Amino acid sequence: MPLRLYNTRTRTVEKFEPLREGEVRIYVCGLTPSAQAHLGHARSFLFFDVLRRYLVHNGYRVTYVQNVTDIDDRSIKAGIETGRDYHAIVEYFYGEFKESMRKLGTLEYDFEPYATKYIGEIQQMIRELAESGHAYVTRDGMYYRVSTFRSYGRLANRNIADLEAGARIEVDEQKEDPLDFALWKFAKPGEPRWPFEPYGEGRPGWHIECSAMARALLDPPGTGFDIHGGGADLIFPHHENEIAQSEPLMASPPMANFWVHGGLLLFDNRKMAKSLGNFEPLSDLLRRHDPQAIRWLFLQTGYRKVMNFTEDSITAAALGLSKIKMAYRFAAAQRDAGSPAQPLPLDARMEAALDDDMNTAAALAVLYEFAANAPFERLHYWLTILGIEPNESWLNEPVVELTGQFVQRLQAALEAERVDGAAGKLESLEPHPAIERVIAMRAEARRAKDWGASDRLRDALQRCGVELHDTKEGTSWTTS
RNA sequence: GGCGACGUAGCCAAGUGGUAAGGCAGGGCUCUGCAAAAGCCCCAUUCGGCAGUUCGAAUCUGCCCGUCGCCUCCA
Repeated sequence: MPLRLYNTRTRTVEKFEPLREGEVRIYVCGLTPSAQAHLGHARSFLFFDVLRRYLVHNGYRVTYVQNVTDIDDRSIKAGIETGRDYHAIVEYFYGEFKESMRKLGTLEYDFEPYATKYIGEIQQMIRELAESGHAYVTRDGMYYRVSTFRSYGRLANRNIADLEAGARIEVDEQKEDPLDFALWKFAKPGEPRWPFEPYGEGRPGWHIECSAMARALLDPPGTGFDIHGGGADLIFPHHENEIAQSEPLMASPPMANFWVHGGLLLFDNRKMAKSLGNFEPLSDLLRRHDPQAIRWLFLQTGYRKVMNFTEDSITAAALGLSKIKMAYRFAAAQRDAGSPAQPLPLDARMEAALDDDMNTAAALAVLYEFAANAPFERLHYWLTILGIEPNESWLNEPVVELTGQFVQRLQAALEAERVDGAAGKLESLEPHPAIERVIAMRAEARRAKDWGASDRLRDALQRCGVELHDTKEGTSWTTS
Protein backbone atom coordinates (compact mmCIF):
# COMPACT_ATOMS: atom_id res chain seq x y z
CA MET A 1 0.00 0.00 0.00
CA PRO A 2 1.43 3.32 -1.04
CA LEU A 3 1.18 6.49 1.00
CA ARG A 4 -2.08 8.33 0.65
CA LEU A 5 -2.21 11.98 1.62
CA TYR A 6 -4.93 14.57 1.91
CA ASN A 7 -4.43 17.23 -0.73
CA THR A 8 -6.02 20.59 0.01
CA ARG A 9 -5.82 21.40 -3.69
CA THR A 10 -8.27 18.65 -4.61
CA ARG A 11 -9.90 18.25 -1.19
CA THR A 12 -9.43 14.50 -1.33
CA VAL A 13 -7.05 11.90 -0.02
CA GLU A 14 -4.84 10.92 -2.94
CA LYS A 15 -2.14 8.40 -3.62
CA PHE A 16 1.19 10.14 -3.24
CA GLU A 17 3.56 9.85 -6.15
CA PRO A 18 6.55 12.11 -6.66
CA LEU A 19 6.86 14.10 -9.83
CA ARG A 20 10.40 12.86 -10.32
CA GLU A 21 11.27 9.24 -9.82
CA GLY A 22 12.56 8.55 -6.32
CA GLU A 23 12.75 12.17 -5.29
CA VAL A 24 10.43 14.32 -3.15
CA ARG A 25 10.70 18.08 -2.93
CA ILE A 26 8.96 19.77 0.00
CA TYR A 27 8.54 23.43 0.81
CA VAL A 28 7.11 24.30 4.21
CA CYS A 29 6.24 27.86 5.14
CA GLY A 30 8.38 28.55 8.15
CA LEU A 31 8.32 31.12 10.86
CA THR A 32 8.01 34.87 10.72
CA PRO A 33 10.06 35.48 13.84
CA SER A 34 8.69 38.81 14.89
CA ALA A 35 7.70 37.35 18.25
CA GLN A 36 8.35 34.24 20.28
CA ALA A 37 7.30 30.93 18.79
CA HIS A 38 4.59 28.94 20.57
CA LEU A 39 3.40 25.36 20.73
CA GLY A 40 1.11 25.83 17.76
CA HIS A 41 4.09 26.49 15.54
CA ALA A 42 5.78 23.43 16.94
CA ARG A 43 2.81 21.22 16.17
CA SER A 44 2.85 22.17 12.54
CA PHE A 45 6.59 21.80 12.00
CA LEU A 46 6.71 18.58 14.00
CA PHE A 47 4.16 17.06 11.66
CA PHE A 48 6.16 17.91 8.57
CA ASP A 49 9.22 16.48 10.27
CA VAL A 50 7.41 13.15 10.68
CA LEU A 51 6.07 13.25 7.13
CA ARG A 52 9.59 13.81 5.91
CA ARG A 53 10.93 10.91 7.95
CA TYR A 54 8.24 8.63 6.60
CA LEU A 55 8.99 9.65 3.02
CA VAL A 56 12.61 8.72 3.66
CA HIS A 57 11.36 5.40 5.04
CA ASN A 58 9.59 4.91 1.74
CA GLY A 59 12.90 5.17 -0.03
CA TYR A 60 12.62 8.68 -1.40
CA ARG A 61 15.42 11.15 -1.55
CA VAL A 62 13.82 14.14 0.18
CA THR A 63 14.72 17.77 -0.25
CA TYR A 64 13.17 19.76 2.56
CA VAL A 65 12.98 23.54 2.49
CA GLN A 66 11.66 25.60 5.37
CA ASN A 67 12.00 29.32 5.01
CA VAL A 68 12.42 32.20 7.42
CA THR A 69 10.47 35.34 6.67
CA ASP A 70 12.96 37.65 8.29
CA ILE A 71 11.35 40.86 7.08
CA ASP A 72 7.80 41.89 7.83
CA ASP A 73 5.77 44.79 9.20
CA ARG A 74 5.67 43.47 12.74
CA SER A 75 9.40 43.10 13.22
CA ILE A 76 9.98 46.52 11.67
CA LYS A 77 7.42 47.99 14.01
CA ALA A 78 8.97 46.21 16.98
CA GLY A 79 12.35 47.58 15.94
CA ILE A 80 11.09 51.12 15.80
CA GLU A 81 9.31 50.80 19.12
CA THR A 82 12.31 49.38 20.96
CA GLY A 83 14.94 51.36 19.13
CA ARG A 84 16.67 48.19 17.99
CA ASP A 85 17.53 46.94 14.55
CA TYR A 86 14.59 44.95 13.26
CA HIS A 87 16.89 42.18 12.10
CA ALA A 88 18.45 41.74 15.51
CA ILE A 89 14.95 41.08 16.83
CA VAL A 90 14.24 38.56 14.11
CA GLU A 91 17.54 36.79 14.70
CA TYR A 92 16.92 36.58 18.42
CA PHE A 93 13.48 35.01 18.09
CA TYR A 94 14.55 32.72 15.29
CA GLY A 95 17.53 31.50 17.29
CA GLU A 96 15.25 30.73 20.18
CA PHE A 97 12.89 28.87 17.86
CA LYS A 98 15.68 26.80 16.36
CA GLU A 99 16.90 25.86 19.80
CA SER A 100 13.40 24.73 20.73
CA MET A 101 13.08 22.66 17.58
CA ARG A 102 16.47 21.12 18.27
CA LYS A 103 15.18 20.03 21.67
CA LEU A 104 12.12 18.61 19.97
CA GLY A 105 14.40 16.59 17.73
CA THR A 106 13.53 17.81 14.26
CA LEU A 107 15.86 16.94 11.41
CA GLU A 108 17.98 19.74 9.98
CA TYR A 109 16.40 21.42 6.98
CA ASP A 110 18.17 20.92 3.68
CA PHE A 111 17.60 24.57 2.89
CA GLU A 112 16.71 27.31 5.31
CA PRO A 113 16.32 30.36 3.10
CA TYR A 114 16.01 33.82 4.61
CA ALA A 115 13.80 36.17 2.64
CA THR A 116 16.35 38.98 2.83
CA LYS A 117 18.93 36.73 1.17
CA TYR A 118 16.66 36.27 -1.83
CA ILE A 119 15.83 39.88 -2.61
CA GLY A 120 17.25 39.45 -6.11
CA GLU A 121 15.04 36.44 -6.87
CA ILE A 122 12.04 38.23 -5.35
CA GLN A 123 12.59 41.31 -7.48
CA GLN A 124 13.09 39.20 -10.57
CA MET A 125 9.74 37.56 -9.96
CA ILE A 126 7.98 40.87 -9.35
CA ARG A 127 9.53 42.19 -12.53
CA GLU A 128 8.20 39.23 -14.49
CA LEU A 129 4.77 39.73 -12.98
CA ALA A 130 4.80 43.43 -13.81
CA GLU A 131 5.94 42.81 -17.36
CA SER A 132 3.19 40.27 -17.93
CA GLY A 133 0.48 42.53 -16.60
CA HIS A 134 -0.08 40.78 -13.28
CA ALA A 135 1.31 43.64 -11.24
CA TYR A 136 0.95 47.41 -11.09
CA VAL A 137 2.58 50.28 -9.30
CA THR A 138 0.88 52.71 -6.90
CA ARG A 139 2.16 55.51 -4.73
CA ASP A 140 3.15 53.23 -1.86
CA GLY A 141 4.06 50.00 -3.55
CA MET A 142 3.47 47.36 -6.16
CA TYR A 143 0.41 45.18 -6.13
CA TYR A 144 -0.70 41.89 -7.60
CA ARG A 145 -3.68 42.26 -9.89
CA VAL A 146 -5.92 39.45 -8.72
CA SER A 147 -8.33 39.86 -11.62
CA THR A 148 -5.61 38.58 -13.97
CA PHE A 149 -5.48 35.17 -12.37
CA ARG A 150 -8.53 33.23 -13.38
CA SER A 151 -8.37 30.46 -10.78
CA TYR A 152 -7.83 32.80 -7.83
CA GLY A 153 -9.62 31.36 -4.79
CA ARG A 154 -9.52 27.78 -5.97
CA LEU A 155 -7.20 26.45 -3.28
CA ALA A 156 -9.23 28.01 -0.50
CA ASN A 157 -12.54 27.23 -2.18
CA ARG A 158 -13.60 30.85 -2.34
CA ASN A 159 -14.90 32.80 -5.22
CA ILE A 160 -13.98 36.37 -5.88
CA ALA A 161 -17.54 37.60 -5.47
CA ASP A 162 -17.77 36.13 -1.97
CA LEU A 163 -14.42 37.54 -1.04
CA GLU A 164 -15.33 40.99 -2.25
CA ALA A 165 -18.59 40.83 -0.34
CA GLY A 166 -16.63 40.13 2.81
CA ALA A 167 -16.94 43.01 5.18
CA ARG A 168 -13.46 42.58 6.55
CA ILE A 169 -11.41 43.57 3.57
CA GLU A 170 -9.73 46.89 4.10
CA VAL A 171 -10.51 49.56 1.64
CA ASP A 172 -7.41 50.99 0.08
CA GLU A 173 -7.95 53.85 -2.32
CA GLN A 174 -4.82 53.10 -4.26
CA LYS A 175 -5.59 49.50 -5.04
CA GLU A 176 -7.52 48.69 -8.18
CA ASP A 177 -9.36 45.99 -6.33
CA PRO A 178 -9.64 45.33 -2.59
CA LEU A 179 -8.39 41.77 -3.14
CA ASP A 180 -5.12 42.91 -4.67
CA PHE A 181 -2.17 42.42 -2.38
CA ALA A 182 1.26 43.95 -1.99
CA LEU A 183 4.27 42.52 -3.80
CA TRP A 184 6.64 45.33 -2.92
CA LYS A 185 6.30 48.12 -0.36
CA PHE A 186 8.13 51.37 -0.99
CA ALA A 187 10.21 52.37 2.02
CA LYS A 188 9.02 55.05 4.37
CA PRO A 189 11.59 57.02 6.35
CA GLY A 190 13.45 54.82 8.81
CA GLU A 191 12.34 51.57 7.24
CA PRO A 192 14.71 48.93 5.86
CA ARG A 193 15.08 49.11 2.09
CA TRP A 194 16.61 47.50 -0.94
CA PRO A 195 17.08 49.32 -4.24
CA PHE A 196 14.76 48.18 -7.00
CA GLU A 197 15.09 49.90 -10.35
CA PRO A 198 13.08 51.27 -11.98
CA TYR A 199 10.28 50.91 -9.44
CA GLY A 200 11.69 52.30 -6.24
CA GLU A 201 13.50 51.16 -3.11
CA GLY A 202 11.59 49.24 -0.49
CA ARG A 203 10.97 45.73 0.79
CA PRO A 204 9.03 42.66 -0.32
CA GLY A 205 5.39 42.14 0.61
CA TRP A 206 4.47 39.12 2.66
CA HIS A 207 3.68 36.39 0.12
CA ILE A 208 6.20 36.91 -2.62
CA GLU A 209 9.21 35.59 -0.71
CA CYS A 210 7.81 32.07 -0.57
CA SER A 211 7.00 32.04 -4.26
CA ALA A 212 10.47 33.25 -5.13
CA MET A 213 12.38 30.98 -2.78
CA ALA A 214 10.39 27.89 -3.69
CA ARG A 215 11.07 28.56 -7.35
CA ALA A 216 14.76 29.22 -6.76
CA LEU A 217 15.41 26.19 -4.62
CA LEU A 218 12.94 23.56 -5.76
CA ASP A 219 11.61 24.43 -9.16
CA PRO A 220 13.80 26.53 -11.45
CA PRO A 221 12.21 25.05 -14.60
CA GLY A 222 8.71 26.00 -13.48
CA THR A 223 7.16 22.57 -13.68
CA GLY A 224 6.16 22.31 -10.03
CA PHE A 225 7.39 20.47 -6.95
CA ASP A 226 5.80 17.80 -4.79
CA ILE A 227 4.55 19.11 -1.47
CA HIS A 228 3.87 22.58 -0.18
CA GLY A 229 2.97 22.65 3.49
CA GLY A 230 2.00 24.90 6.33
CA GLY A 231 -0.62 25.51 8.96
CA ALA A 232 -4.27 25.56 7.96
CA ASP A 233 -4.37 29.29 8.64
CA LEU A 234 -2.05 29.84 5.69
CA ILE A 235 -4.46 28.46 3.10
CA PHE A 236 -5.97 31.87 2.66
CA PRO A 237 -4.65 34.28 1.75
CA HIS A 238 -1.01 33.24 1.93
CA HIS A 239 -0.99 30.08 -0.13
CA GLU A 240 -3.68 31.32 -2.46
CA ASN A 241 -1.49 34.33 -3.17
CA GLU A 242 1.62 32.23 -3.61
CA ILE A 243 -0.18 30.29 -6.29
CA ALA A 244 -1.40 33.46 -7.96
CA GLN A 245 2.14 34.84 -8.06
CA SER A 246 3.82 31.67 -9.19
CA GLU A 247 1.60 29.84 -11.62
CA PRO A 248 1.24 32.54 -14.31
CA LEU A 249 5.03 32.42 -14.67
CA MET A 250 5.32 28.65 -14.79
CA ALA A 251 5.89 26.41 -17.78
CA SER A 252 3.41 23.96 -16.37
CA PRO A 253 1.39 24.50 -13.19
CA PRO A 254 0.41 23.57 -10.55
CA MET A 255 3.02 25.13 -8.32
CA ALA A 256 2.84 22.18 -5.95
CA ASN A 257 1.33 18.80 -6.64
CA PHE A 258 0.19 18.35 -3.03
CA TRP A 259 -0.84 21.10 -0.66
CA VAL A 260 -0.73 19.77 2.87
CA HIS A 261 -2.02 21.67 5.86
CA GLY A 262 -1.74 20.95 9.55
CA GLY A 263 -4.64 21.58 11.92
CA LEU A 264 -4.37 24.50 14.29
CA LEU A 265 -3.68 24.25 17.98
CA LEU A 266 -6.14 25.83 20.36
CA PHE A 267 -5.48 27.01 23.86
CA ASP A 268 -8.40 27.84 26.12
CA ASN A 269 -10.45 26.80 23.11
CA ARG A 270 -9.11 29.71 21.10
CA LYS A 271 -6.55 29.59 18.37
CA MET A 272 -3.09 29.86 19.85
CA ALA A 273 -1.61 32.98 18.34
CA LYS A 274 0.72 35.75 19.15
CA SER A 275 -1.92 38.26 18.20
CA LEU A 276 -4.37 36.79 20.71
CA GLY A 277 -1.78 36.56 23.44
CA ASN A 278 -3.13 33.23 24.63
CA PHE A 279 0.05 31.29 24.51
CA GLU A 280 3.11 30.37 26.44
CA PRO A 281 6.38 30.76 24.59
CA LEU A 282 7.60 27.43 23.28
CA SER A 283 10.95 27.88 24.97
CA ASP A 284 9.28 28.25 28.38
CA LEU A 285 7.06 25.25 27.83
CA LEU A 286 10.07 23.14 26.96
CA ARG A 287 11.63 23.98 30.27
CA ARG A 288 8.69 22.37 32.02
CA HIS A 289 7.96 19.40 29.80
CA ASP A 290 9.78 16.52 28.19
CA PRO A 291 10.07 17.37 24.47
CA GLN A 292 9.41 13.76 23.55
CA ALA A 293 6.18 13.81 25.55
CA ILE A 294 5.10 16.82 23.50
CA ARG A 295 5.80 14.95 20.28
CA TRP A 296 3.93 11.94 21.64
CA LEU A 297 0.98 14.17 22.44
CA PHE A 298 0.82 15.49 18.88
CA LEU A 299 1.17 12.01 17.41
CA GLN A 300 -1.95 10.99 19.33
CA THR A 301 -4.13 13.36 17.34
CA GLY A 302 -4.71 13.38 13.59
CA TYR A 303 -2.52 16.06 12.05
CA ARG A 304 -5.41 17.75 10.26
CA LYS A 305 -7.65 18.00 13.31
CA VAL A 306 -8.03 21.05 15.42
CA MET A 307 -6.55 20.22 18.77
CA ASN A 308 -7.13 21.84 22.11
CA PHE A 309 -4.06 21.97 24.29
CA THR A 310 -4.08 21.48 28.03
CA GLU A 311 -1.34 20.91 30.56
CA ASP A 312 -2.97 17.65 31.57
CA SER A 313 -2.75 16.35 28.04
CA ILE A 314 1.05 16.55 28.11
CA THR A 315 1.15 14.79 31.44
CA ALA A 316 -1.07 12.01 30.11
CA ALA A 317 1.09 11.72 27.01
CA ALA A 318 4.24 11.50 29.11
CA LEU A 319 2.69 8.67 31.12
CA GLY A 320 1.73 6.84 27.96
CA LEU A 321 5.21 7.28 26.57
CA SER A 322 6.76 5.95 29.75
CA LYS A 323 5.02 2.67 29.03
CA ILE A 324 6.74 2.50 25.67
CA LYS A 325 10.04 3.33 27.31
CA MET A 326 9.50 0.46 29.71
CA ALA A 327 8.88 -1.86 26.77
CA TYR A 328 11.90 -0.48 24.98
CA ARG A 329 14.11 -1.28 27.93
CA PHE A 330 12.63 -4.75 28.10
CA ALA A 331 13.24 -5.29 24.39
CA ALA A 332 16.84 -4.15 24.82
CA ALA A 333 17.33 -6.65 27.62
CA GLN A 334 15.87 -9.39 25.44
CA ARG A 335 18.23 -8.47 22.65
CA ASP A 336 21.19 -8.36 24.99
CA ALA A 337 20.26 -11.73 26.38
CA GLY A 338 20.31 -13.00 22.82
CA SER A 339 16.80 -14.35 22.91
CA PRO A 340 15.53 -14.69 19.36
CA ALA A 341 12.89 -12.10 18.71
CA GLN A 342 9.83 -13.46 17.03
CA PRO A 343 9.17 -11.81 13.68
CA LEU A 344 5.99 -9.84 13.97
CA PRO A 345 3.83 -7.97 11.49
CA LEU A 346 4.83 -4.77 13.20
CA ASP A 347 6.30 -3.23 10.07
CA ALA A 348 3.26 -3.94 7.93
CA ARG A 349 0.90 -2.61 10.55
CA MET A 350 2.88 0.56 11.04
CA GLU A 351 3.03 1.15 7.32
CA ALA A 352 -0.68 0.55 6.94
CA ALA A 353 -1.38 3.16 9.60
CA LEU A 354 0.97 5.78 8.21
CA ASP A 355 0.04 5.12 4.59
CA ASP A 356 -3.48 6.12 5.58
CA ASP A 357 -2.90 9.88 5.43
CA MET A 358 -0.27 9.71 8.16
CA ASN A 359 -2.56 8.25 10.79
CA THR A 360 -0.07 8.55 13.61
CA ALA A 361 -2.72 7.91 16.26
CA ALA A 362 -3.34 4.47 14.77
CA ALA A 363 0.42 3.98 14.54
CA LEU A 364 0.79 4.60 18.25
CA ALA A 365 -1.91 2.04 18.94
CA VAL A 366 0.10 -0.46 16.88
CA LEU A 367 3.18 0.40 18.89
CA TYR A 368 1.35 -0.16 22.17
CA GLU A 369 0.01 -3.43 20.87
CA PHE A 370 3.39 -4.77 19.81
CA ALA A 371 5.62 -3.06 22.32
CA ALA A 372 5.81 -5.99 24.69
CA ASN A 373 7.02 -8.40 22.01
CA ALA A 374 8.64 -6.22 19.41
CA PRO A 375 12.21 -6.84 18.37
CA PHE A 376 14.34 -4.10 19.86
CA GLU A 377 15.74 -2.97 16.54
CA ARG A 378 12.28 -2.58 14.95
CA LEU A 379 10.88 -0.76 17.94
CA HIS A 380 13.81 1.62 17.83
CA TYR A 381 13.37 2.10 14.11
CA TRP A 382 9.69 3.00 14.22
CA LEU A 383 10.08 5.34 17.14
CA THR A 384 12.69 7.14 15.07
CA ILE A 385 10.39 7.37 12.07
CA LEU A 386 7.84 9.01 14.35
CA GLY A 387 10.51 11.47 15.40
CA ILE A 388 10.88 9.98 18.86
CA GLU A 389 14.54 9.09 18.93
CA PRO A 390 15.40 6.82 21.85
CA ASN A 391 18.68 7.85 23.38
CA GLU A 392 20.91 6.41 26.04
CA SER A 393 18.57 7.72 28.67
CA TRP A 394 15.86 5.34 27.53
CA LEU A 395 18.02 2.44 28.61
CA ASN A 396 19.57 4.01 31.66
CA GLU A 397 16.63 6.20 32.44
CA PRO A 398 18.12 9.59 33.11
CA VAL A 399 15.29 11.47 31.50
CA VAL A 400 15.64 13.78 34.42
CA GLU A 401 18.55 16.03 33.68
CA LEU A 402 21.39 14.09 35.19
CA THR A 403 23.83 16.94 35.08
CA GLY A 404 26.46 17.80 37.62
CA GLN A 405 23.83 19.56 39.62
CA PHE A 406 21.88 16.36 40.02
CA VAL A 407 24.21 14.89 42.60
CA GLN A 408 24.11 18.13 44.56
CA ARG A 409 20.35 18.05 44.56
CA LEU A 410 20.37 14.43 45.62
CA GLN A 411 22.70 15.25 48.48
CA ALA A 412 20.43 18.06 49.57
CA ALA A 413 17.46 15.71 49.40
CA LEU A 414 19.24 13.15 51.56
CA GLU A 415 19.98 15.86 54.12
CA ALA A 416 16.37 16.99 54.01
CA GLU A 417 15.22 13.44 54.59
CA ARG A 418 17.69 13.21 57.48
CA VAL A 419 19.54 10.20 56.23
CA ASP A 420 22.63 10.45 58.38
CA GLY A 421 25.93 10.45 56.57
CA ALA A 422 24.44 9.41 53.24
CA ALA A 423 25.11 12.68 51.46
CA GLY A 424 28.82 12.42 52.15
CA LYS A 425 29.01 9.04 50.47
CA LEU A 426 28.07 10.58 47.14
CA GLU A 427 31.09 12.85 47.08
CA SER A 428 32.62 13.14 43.62
CA LEU A 429 30.29 10.58 42.12
CA GLU A 430 28.61 10.92 38.72
CA PRO A 431 24.80 10.85 38.70
CA HIS A 432 24.48 7.21 37.76
CA PRO A 433 26.84 5.75 40.36
CA ALA A 434 25.28 8.11 42.89
CA ILE A 435 21.86 6.67 42.29
CA GLU A 436 23.26 3.14 42.45
CA ARG A 437 24.95 4.04 45.71
CA VAL A 438 21.70 5.21 47.25
CA ILE A 439 19.95 2.08 46.04
CA ALA A 440 22.68 0.01 47.63
CA MET A 441 22.27 1.90 50.89
CA ARG A 442 18.55 1.26 50.76
CA ALA A 443 19.10 -2.45 50.11
CA GLU A 444 21.30 -2.46 53.16
CA ALA A 445 18.60 -0.79 55.25
CA ARG A 446 15.99 -3.22 54.00
CA ARG A 447 18.16 -6.18 54.92
CA ALA A 448 18.41 -4.69 58.39
CA LYS A 449 14.61 -4.22 58.32
CA ASP A 450 15.13 -0.53 58.93
CA TRP A 451 12.06 0.43 56.95
CA GLY A 452 12.21 4.04 58.07
CA ALA A 453 15.65 4.58 56.60
CA SER A 454 14.69 2.59 53.52
CA ASP A 455 11.68 4.79 52.84
CA ARG A 456 13.62 7.99 53.48
CA LEU A 457 16.22 6.96 50.92
CA ARG A 458 13.50 6.19 48.42
CA ASP A 459 11.81 9.50 49.16
CA ALA A 460 15.06 11.38 48.69
CA LEU A 461 15.42 9.91 45.22
CA GLN A 462 11.81 10.69 44.51
CA ARG A 463 12.42 14.33 45.34
CA CYS A 464 14.97 14.33 42.55
CA GLY A 465 12.60 12.67 40.11
CA VAL A 466 13.93 9.15 40.41
CA GLU A 467 11.43 6.39 41.02
CA LEU A 468 12.44 2.99 42.34
CA HIS A 469 10.91 -0.30 41.29
CA ASP A 470 11.44 -3.38 43.39
CA THR A 471 11.24 -6.59 41.46
CA LYS A 472 12.24 -10.17 42.01
CA GLU A 473 15.46 -9.43 40.16
CA GLY A 474 16.29 -6.43 42.30
CA THR A 475 15.67 -2.72 42.30
CA SER A 476 15.51 -0.75 39.09
CA TRP A 477 14.80 2.91 38.65
CA THR A 478 13.05 5.24 36.30
CA THR A 479 12.56 8.95 36.16
CA SER A 480 9.30 10.74 36.44
C1' G B 1 -22.86 37.54 5.66
C1' G B 2 -19.59 33.80 2.71
C1' C B 3 -16.41 29.37 3.12
C1' G B 4 -14.84 25.27 6.20
C1' A B 5 -13.86 21.88 10.37
C1' C B 6 -15.35 19.42 14.59
C1' G B 7 -18.92 17.19 18.44
C1' U B 8 -17.15 9.07 19.97
C1' A B 9 -16.54 6.43 27.72
C1' G B 10 -14.59 10.93 33.46
C1' C B 11 -10.44 13.15 29.96
C1' C B 12 -7.56 12.70 25.16
C1' A B 13 -8.54 10.02 20.75
C1' A B 14 -8.72 6.19 16.08
C1' G B 15 -12.44 4.61 13.15
C1' U B 16 -16.34 7.53 7.11
C1' G B 17 -21.66 1.57 5.29
C1' G B 18 -20.92 -4.48 8.27
C1' U B 19 -21.76 -4.32 13.92
C1' A B 20 -16.94 0.77 18.74
C1' A B 21 -8.52 0.80 18.15
C1' G B 22 -5.32 2.95 21.61
C1' G B 23 -3.67 6.19 25.74
C1' C B 24 -4.71 8.70 30.58
C1' A B 25 -7.76 8.28 34.80
C1' G B 26 -10.67 4.41 37.56
C1' G B 27 -11.39 -0.88 39.39
C1' G B 28 -9.38 -5.98 40.24
C1' C B 29 -5.32 -9.42 40.53
C1' U B 30 0.19 -10.58 40.67
C1' C B 31 4.73 -9.12 42.94
C1' U B 32 5.73 -6.37 47.71
C1' G B 33 7.61 -4.53 54.54
C1' C B 34 4.85 -0.45 52.49
C1' A B 35 4.31 1.50 47.71
C1' A B 36 4.69 2.28 42.60
C1' A B 37 3.92 5.54 36.71
C1' A B 38 5.96 -2.83 36.56
C1' G B 39 3.02 -7.33 34.56
C1' C B 40 -1.98 -9.49 33.63
C1' C B 41 -7.25 -8.46 33.49
C1' C B 42 -11.90 -5.29 33.62
C1' C B 43 -14.04 -0.65 32.11
C1' A B 44 -19.08 2.76 25.64
C1' U B 45 -25.33 -2.45 23.49
C1' U B 46 -23.08 2.92 22.02
C1' C B 47 -20.91 7.39 18.81
C1' G B 48 -24.48 15.94 20.14
C1' G B 49 -30.19 15.68 19.03
C1' C B 50 -34.32 14.43 15.73
C1' A B 51 -35.98 12.42 11.21
C1' G B 52 -34.72 9.66 6.70
C1' U B 53 -31.98 6.18 3.09
C1' U B 54 -30.34 0.91 3.79
C1' C B 55 -30.78 -6.04 5.08
C1' G B 56 -27.34 -3.13 8.02
C1' A B 57 -25.15 3.79 9.87
C1' A B 58 -20.70 6.55 14.57
C1' U B 59 -19.99 6.27 9.31
C1' C B 60 -24.71 8.45 3.79
C1' U B 61 -28.93 12.54 3.42
C1' G B 62 -31.88 16.54 5.69
C1' C B 63 -32.98 19.68 9.72
C1' C B 64 -31.63 21.34 14.61
C1' C B 65 -28.19 22.31 18.82
C1' G B 66 -23.14 23.34 20.37
C1' U B 67 -17.81 24.57 19.68
C1' C B 68 -13.92 26.34 16.71
C1' G B 69 -11.23 28.17 12.33
C1' C B 70 -10.58 31.17 7.68
C1' C B 71 -12.40 35.60 5.06
C1' U B 72 -7.10 40.96 8.72
C1' C B 73 -0.99 39.51 10.88
C1' C B 74 -0.93 34.28 11.61
C1' A B 75 1.96 27.36 11.85
